[in-house]
Amino acid sequence: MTMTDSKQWTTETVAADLERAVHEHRLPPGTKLGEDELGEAYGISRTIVRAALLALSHRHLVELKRNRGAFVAQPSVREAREVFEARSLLEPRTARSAAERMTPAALDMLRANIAQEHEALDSGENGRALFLSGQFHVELARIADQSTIEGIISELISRSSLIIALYWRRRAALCETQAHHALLDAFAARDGALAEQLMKSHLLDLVASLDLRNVTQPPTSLREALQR
Amino acid sequence: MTMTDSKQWTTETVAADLERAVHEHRLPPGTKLGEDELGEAYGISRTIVRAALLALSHRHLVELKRNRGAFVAQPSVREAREVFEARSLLEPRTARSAAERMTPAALDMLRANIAQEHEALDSGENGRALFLSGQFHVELARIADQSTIEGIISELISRSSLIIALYWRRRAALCETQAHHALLDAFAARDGALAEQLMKSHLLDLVASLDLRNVTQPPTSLREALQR
DNA sequence: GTCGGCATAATTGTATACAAACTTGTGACC
DNA sequence: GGTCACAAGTTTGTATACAATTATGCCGAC
Repeated sequence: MTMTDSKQWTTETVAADLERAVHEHRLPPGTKLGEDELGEAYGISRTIVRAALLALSHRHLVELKRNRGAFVAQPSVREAREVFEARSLLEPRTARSAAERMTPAALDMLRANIAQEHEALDSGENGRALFLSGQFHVELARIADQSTIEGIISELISRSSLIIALYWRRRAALCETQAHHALLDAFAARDGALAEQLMKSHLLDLVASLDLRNVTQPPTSLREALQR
Repeated sequence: MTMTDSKQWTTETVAADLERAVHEHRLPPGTKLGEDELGEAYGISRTIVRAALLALSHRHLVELKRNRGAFVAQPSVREAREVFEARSLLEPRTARSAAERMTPAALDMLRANIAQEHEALDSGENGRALFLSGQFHVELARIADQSTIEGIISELISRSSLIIALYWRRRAALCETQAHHALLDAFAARDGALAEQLMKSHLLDLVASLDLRNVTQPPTSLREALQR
């Protein structure tokens, strides 16, 4: 995308565009997001770019360093654990609610999502597959009819994408769709208790597939990182 | 406070100042927050004010209406229910963790908080009491050593303050400190299970003390509100 | 040859100017 | 007398200019 489109970019659309790029791992953690650079890319002034970066920083997807600029966030091991702790408090119960409120239309949406994810994986679009996998979780909150929780989960999912970029161990891409398939069955059966349990396991599996030993920790300072 | 202080206001301090004013009910829901007005009050340009308002809008404390300006948010009954639903998923388990990690120093902080709240209530500073009551909950997440959850709860607490401003039913100011006292005992005993249960009840009591019937709903439009 | 200081360049922080949109008040026409 | 159209004024939206800060490259001193 050459970005020289005649599209009218707003703070929200720019922020959404950037968030998706981060979510799909097209913008890796640590990437510098220069204001002039982005402004020129989108064909807008720094004013809008700054507002979008501010929005992303509030979602913890971008880190603003004073007088230094904006960078795609690099969640610490600590933060990674905390994000999944929060998800484990919110998502299982939300999955239960979703199961109890499941409708045929919602079920179709979820099936379509999984199908799209398979497509993406088959054509090697790993970033897109990861994004769709996240959308599955957000969709559940929407089905549960909890827009506030949906907003929170949406942020946690995006942050999880950064965490995966940094700490993913094996590329067991299957486990994702497998877990979602199992959840789908529970939803089809409107089995809330099962859905809650499956989601709980799913999140534990996710954390287990990360390498969260404090060893390769964030280079807090170059001083620390280099002097052995 | 005449605001003509020589203090150097930044985006963050202005946002924090405004958030506290909202939290303490000095700025009621629906209040217009004009940019020029605020800029003059703090002695800064609209640039900083806009950034602060943007931050508050991301926390759902301020509603930005395009070409209309910023207003202190007026959570709907729907949103009120959702906020307490989210809190009920996060806070009980967080209270349990806090109890398990409780230290003498943390216990003293909580005791001091309750004491300050009593002071405020005695001197009729209801807004300050409400703020301190909220701080108690945020402090628990800090003690649980979950800064991510702390951030989420902090926002939910501030939104709860708006909800209370709109939907509070009876003046049972006591119930708050009573519940916090009970929690304190559980913390002193390091009884995680009890703390979790008490927090669950506390939140249910809070919701019960609200008038969330859809009757006196938000005047979606004046048209609706006036033609009987 | 290396270290330190200084100057230059680049980038972000803030204020302000101007454009666009909405609100409100006035007046003419029905 | 009421309604609609238009115009003035106010407020927000966006771009840009300038200031402040940081990064970088250069040069001289040791």
